[in-house]
Amino acid sequence: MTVGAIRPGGRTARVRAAVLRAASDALIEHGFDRLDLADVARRAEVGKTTVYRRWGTVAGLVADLLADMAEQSSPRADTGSLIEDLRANARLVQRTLVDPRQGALFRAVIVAATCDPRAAEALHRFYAVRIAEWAPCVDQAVQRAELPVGTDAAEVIRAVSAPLYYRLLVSGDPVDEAAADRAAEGAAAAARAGVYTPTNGRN
Amino acid sequence: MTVGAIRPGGRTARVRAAVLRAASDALIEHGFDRLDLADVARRAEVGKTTVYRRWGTVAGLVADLLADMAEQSSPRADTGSLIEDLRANARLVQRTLVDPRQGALFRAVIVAATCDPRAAEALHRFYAVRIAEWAPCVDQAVQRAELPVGTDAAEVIRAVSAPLYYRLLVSGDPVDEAAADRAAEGAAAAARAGVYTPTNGRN
DNA sequence: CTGTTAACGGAACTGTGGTTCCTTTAAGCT
DNA sequence: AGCTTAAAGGAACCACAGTTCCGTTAACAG
Repeated sequence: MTVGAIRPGGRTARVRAAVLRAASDALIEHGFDRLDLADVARRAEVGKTTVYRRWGTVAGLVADLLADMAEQSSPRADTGSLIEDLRANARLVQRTLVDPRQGALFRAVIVAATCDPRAAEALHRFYAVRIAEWAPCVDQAVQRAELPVGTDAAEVIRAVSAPLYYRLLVSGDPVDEAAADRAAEGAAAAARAGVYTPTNGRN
Repeated sequence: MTVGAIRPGGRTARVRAAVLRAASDALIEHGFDRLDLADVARRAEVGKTTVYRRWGTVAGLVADLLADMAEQSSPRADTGSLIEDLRANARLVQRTLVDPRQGALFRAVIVAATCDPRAAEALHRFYAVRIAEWAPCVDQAVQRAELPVGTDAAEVIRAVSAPLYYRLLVSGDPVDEAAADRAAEGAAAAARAGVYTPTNGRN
């Protein structure tokens, strides 16, 4: 066999899948801090040496988990109305964040990103993908003349999510459906006012 | 002396001050995760037993640090114009978050809040205080008829900060002055459109 | 099918974050 | 000023996350 060849087949892939699965379970249960790689190995029914060798640290493991999560995409809405599309997005984010499993997982990976550059890189890529997925809603609204030409689609999508993440991570206010709807309406109102066009600034 | 009396005077207060100072230095240098209470004790020139006894865990120490931080208030702007006031707030937040020391400290305490209920409680109280400090800007704008009657002042202030924290913690986009101005303008536009009044909902 | 070796796994080892125990210092009452 | 004891400090101790070592399994080339 060629020296130095990589062997991604069968066993290796199986181990990776089992470990990532176990890692997300453990993250959900204990959170990023109290995470023990030996515990992950036990859950995955894998030698702990393997986990330490392939991922090294908790942050490295989370980075890989995020790369994996970025691959599964969630379909965006297309209702023909900006506010409806944004509301759908806001409610999707809201439901994700309050879901016991998913919410805990997102909190954990965001924490990981603040601790490790690789995890941060993976997180930013993950959100770049998600934002790009929903941006067409905004572009279509521009085409329908609901929004001014030149509106930065990504910025509008970010504006929808921001208040929900702020509540989750910073202020501790409830992340409920009313908050989601307000986030969507706020982003839509600001976009209509031309806040997200390159040529804004004076009011 | 009365049995069970607390002694907050002299030495105890001096130790607390030294430890909190050392803790923020250490948080800024290493971040929440790689924080070692023995290291904090060394910096504070205090026995590590003392730190473990009084604060117990990293999260407990951060919670106390936050309680301390909540006491020093930052004065709000009062320019006579909503957008100017909100812009001042946004730029203050922006400058705080990009400041190497303060930014690192805020990231660290937010992380601590996701790991420990006491730290979370302290963080939420901290932001409640900050938001309440700036809410009068919005109330005044309502009185000047810049905004609809019934506008939720706290919600407007939150809407200003949210995009900045989202960038810092989640998307990784730059937290620059342009982002701050857009955050302020977005919040103002949404508020004018009546998004933050109890009787919103239809568009 | 066989041989090579990348990748996995178990067990023993180690370093350090955290605890315990006991002594010393000084806050605060009379 | 003197006495009591809350609170700080030092040092030995402990547990366990993370590492090292080496033997075992199985991916893949021929």
